[in-house]
Amino acid sequence: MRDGPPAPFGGAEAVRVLPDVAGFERELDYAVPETMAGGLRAGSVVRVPLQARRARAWVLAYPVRPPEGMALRPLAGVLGWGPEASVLDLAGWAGWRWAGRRRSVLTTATSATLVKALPSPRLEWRSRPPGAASHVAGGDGDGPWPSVVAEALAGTHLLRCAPAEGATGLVEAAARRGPVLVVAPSTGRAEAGAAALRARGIPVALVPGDWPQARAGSAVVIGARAAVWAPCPGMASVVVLDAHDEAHHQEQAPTWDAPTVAARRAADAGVPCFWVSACPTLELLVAADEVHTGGAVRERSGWAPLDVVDLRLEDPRSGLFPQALVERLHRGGGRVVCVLNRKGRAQLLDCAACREVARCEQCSSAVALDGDLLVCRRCGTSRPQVCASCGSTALRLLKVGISRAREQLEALAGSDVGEVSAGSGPLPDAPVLVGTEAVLHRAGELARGARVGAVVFLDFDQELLAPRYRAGEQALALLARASRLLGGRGHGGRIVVQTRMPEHPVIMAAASGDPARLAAWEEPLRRDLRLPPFSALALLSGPGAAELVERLGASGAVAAAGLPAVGLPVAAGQAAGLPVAGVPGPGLPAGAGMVEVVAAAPGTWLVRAPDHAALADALAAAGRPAQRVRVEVGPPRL
DNA sequence: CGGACAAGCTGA
DNA sequence: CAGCTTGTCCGG
Repeated sequence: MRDGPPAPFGGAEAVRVLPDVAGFERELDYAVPETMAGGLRAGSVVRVPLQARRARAWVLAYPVRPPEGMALRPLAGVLGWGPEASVLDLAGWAGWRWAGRRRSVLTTATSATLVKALPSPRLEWRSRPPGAASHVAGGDGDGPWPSVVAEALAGTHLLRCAPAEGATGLVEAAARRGPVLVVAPSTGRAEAGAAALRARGIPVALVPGDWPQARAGSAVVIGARAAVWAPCPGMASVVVLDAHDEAHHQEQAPTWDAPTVAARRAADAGVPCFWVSACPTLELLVAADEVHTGGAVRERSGWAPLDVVDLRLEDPRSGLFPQALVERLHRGGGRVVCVLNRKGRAQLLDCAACREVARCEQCSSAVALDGDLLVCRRCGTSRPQVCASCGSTALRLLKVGISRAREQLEALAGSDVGEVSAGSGPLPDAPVLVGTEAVLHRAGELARGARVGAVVFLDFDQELLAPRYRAGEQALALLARASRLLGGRGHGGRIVVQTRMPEHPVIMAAASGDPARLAAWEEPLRRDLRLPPFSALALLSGPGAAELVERLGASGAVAAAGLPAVGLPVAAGQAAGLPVAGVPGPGLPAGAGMVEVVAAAPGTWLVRAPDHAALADALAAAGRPAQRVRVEVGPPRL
């Protein structure tokens, strides 16, 4: 990093570090022995003496002016390469934005294994002659995206692609601008993306495995959401694939999401960020600087044709298996994949040893698993995960919904029906498959088997009516996923949606291949209810949550009380009648930019601010209580 | 976090 | 009061 030999600060060089010690957030300075000065730069991973022990630490700055009159202890060693200097700043920003610890983000940004030396950079590749086998994986070509990407200025660009459209050509165009960081929604998609790019001859570092290559320099750095923190020297653009996908949200606090981090990282670097999505959420649409569409005809062709089965018109006795479904099962034309979401249904457990159903000891209703406790949904009593009748600790989840559906489908179809779980077991080789939406996550395996002719959502209302404010967007994302599995229009496959709400905007949007129809419907609702993107939310829970709520109140006068928990579908009914406090956001006139705290459930509070800056400032000003508290900024499921 | 050190408890 | 536990403080 350092070129010349100017010995700053009169020869005595110091380094500022952040020790990787839980519960310790202070920056410390150390003296640098001459033998260690060579490999030291901002981001380096070092060992430092800390009281009587040694700890791993990140170099935040080097060299720094040593504090006056303080005898610095010397570094214990230089361990290897760490994040880029720009990512250190990004981690600091993320700590503020998601009210979490910088350390946790820096861990994500650092290779899991020590990196002592780097390979050579791999930035160049031989362009294929135009037209000659350039679309190895693209199929119908790359459309308008390469030119949009090539010409884009700095800023956040939302590229509304069709669901079945590949992104390889788009990423290749981005790579021609210079090194590109690509964030995929899953490791599977990252691996597939890496393979497709390598097939075009482009050097790719697939992180976390190729972290040293990424740190050294690569035309493309690609990985799942954590890749948004990966090194990418000379980064000229950032691409987030399926930016709407919930998998881009980190579940542990700080609950950062890759699209937001990517946009910030690109802005810091002064380069464009591309959010690629077939069904952008309202939050993405509002946050983007520019929205590009690939043309209505092209976009529509990527959505598979949709057959709506209006369950209101079917024989009520046939339930989720109406005559139309029976006909579909007998029609042939490829495998049929049935999706039945069990979410929201009563969970049932039985004992693996004696087969007794786990019930509440107080009221004898069925209990559900919450963490490692059995909790009664009716009376709230909880007990350890032990069978009440035989004492065994091995309890099993009863897959009532799917198992029964499988039996019924088998009877109706007169053929083999395979059950697919989220687990890693082999995909059953049956003409009809049934499972939760996890089936759609196994698109790669499905593609390798016989052609899929139809994806049937047995109970789509379960998705549409889910008690979450993002339910509609998530339901549309499922239809987009199904469209991708089927290869869009013109591949013969169809989506079947069984519903009692055939006019729902989600269904209209997917049927017309125009996701904007859903956004247009959602926007006024969100605005009226002051839900994101028209506010910023954080969920506080854990033993220290109550104290944090008090501290939020103490950081500014309580200006209003009795604010209603308008329309927030948190643990239905529990919001009403619970204490509510309004606190003016720091730097905002009282009343205008209120930070409100609403009790959402026993022991859980919802904080709402006009925007994320006000929310983050309020949480930062409140500080941390002594006891543990979980702060979930922008909770993905609410 | 984890060690150092101090204050508090116990038993003879 | 030695020997041990429990609590608080602090790190360059």
